[in-house]
Amino acid sequence: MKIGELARAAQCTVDTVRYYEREGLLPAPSRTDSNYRQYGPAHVERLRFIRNCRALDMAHEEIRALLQYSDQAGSDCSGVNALVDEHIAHVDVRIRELEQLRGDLIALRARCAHDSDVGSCGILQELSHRETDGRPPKHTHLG
Amino acid sequence: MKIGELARAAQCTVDTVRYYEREGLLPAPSRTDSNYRQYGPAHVERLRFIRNCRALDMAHEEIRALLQYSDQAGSDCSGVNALVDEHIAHVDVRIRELEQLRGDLIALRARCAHDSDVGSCGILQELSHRETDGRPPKHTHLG
DNA sequence: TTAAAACCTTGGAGCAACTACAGGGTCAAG
DNA sequence: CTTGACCCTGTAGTTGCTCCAAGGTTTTAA
Repeated sequence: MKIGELARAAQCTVDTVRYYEREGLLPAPSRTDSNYRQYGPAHVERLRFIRNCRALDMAHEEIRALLQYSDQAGSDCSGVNALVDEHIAHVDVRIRELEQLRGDLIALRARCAHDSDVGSCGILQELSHRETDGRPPKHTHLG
Repeated sequence: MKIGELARAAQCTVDTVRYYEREGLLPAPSRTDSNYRQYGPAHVERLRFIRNCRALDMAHEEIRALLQYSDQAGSDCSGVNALVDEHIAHVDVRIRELEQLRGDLIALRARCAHDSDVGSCGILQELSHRETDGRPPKHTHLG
């Protein structure tokens, strides 16, 4: 099959397929005489694997690790389990962060219940005058 | 004050300050004879405003809008309130998404309770064989 | 048969919000 | 007079794509 068909089979764009090839996630396929990429069922399976991982918000580095485990026939899958557990932990951390953020925003919003003049708006005042808290470094690849 | 002092006052790096200037968030200051940037208290306030917004995960575009409202003395602040409300809604959406994701990941993880061979690992099987769900487009700038 | 439509190719730029250099200039202390 | 701590500009890298441009090929329909 050609690249368009492969892309449709995995619900993504041809640009994305070519990008994965450049990134080394998807192996480069053989070419036709006219230099078109030619894919088989194994490529569909691999691409679906990648897209399923992405749907779970895994980073390319995590996917690369999973693919490596999966390519090492015979070894045990404890690494896979550990990786998924860590990824769940990332998601948990991000949920906590966003819940904290939500609380901060609600509190900020409450500083200006009525539509007043910008000069006396409690929101703008707080944003201008509050001490900056040093931003914590990211713990996860989730934004 | 020089750029390093300003950066310390707002808990960020000098690179970030220069970046905000390039982006038009922070006005370009005057320069000394030796071409050093020279800042005053108004710059500290503005930079703190920006950093406080960033601490609340607002995008530069949102911050730019807030700064514009705030620079229009005399107008009412309903735009500010609306923007904050929308931002809270973005955060809510992202929390829901991550909670859904968390559920999916827990379910996936349950497919391989025991450390087995990679060939029979339920996680890898599911990732390979599940139909790909078309990824929904992003609703927010929050990752 | 031929012309248009629908594919495919490579290469490069753009997004967001920085971060991290390289390769220089300036300034205060010892 | 030299060392170290600053400052300057400009450029490239990060992540996971997306969107061109400028061409070549294949399929379809008139």
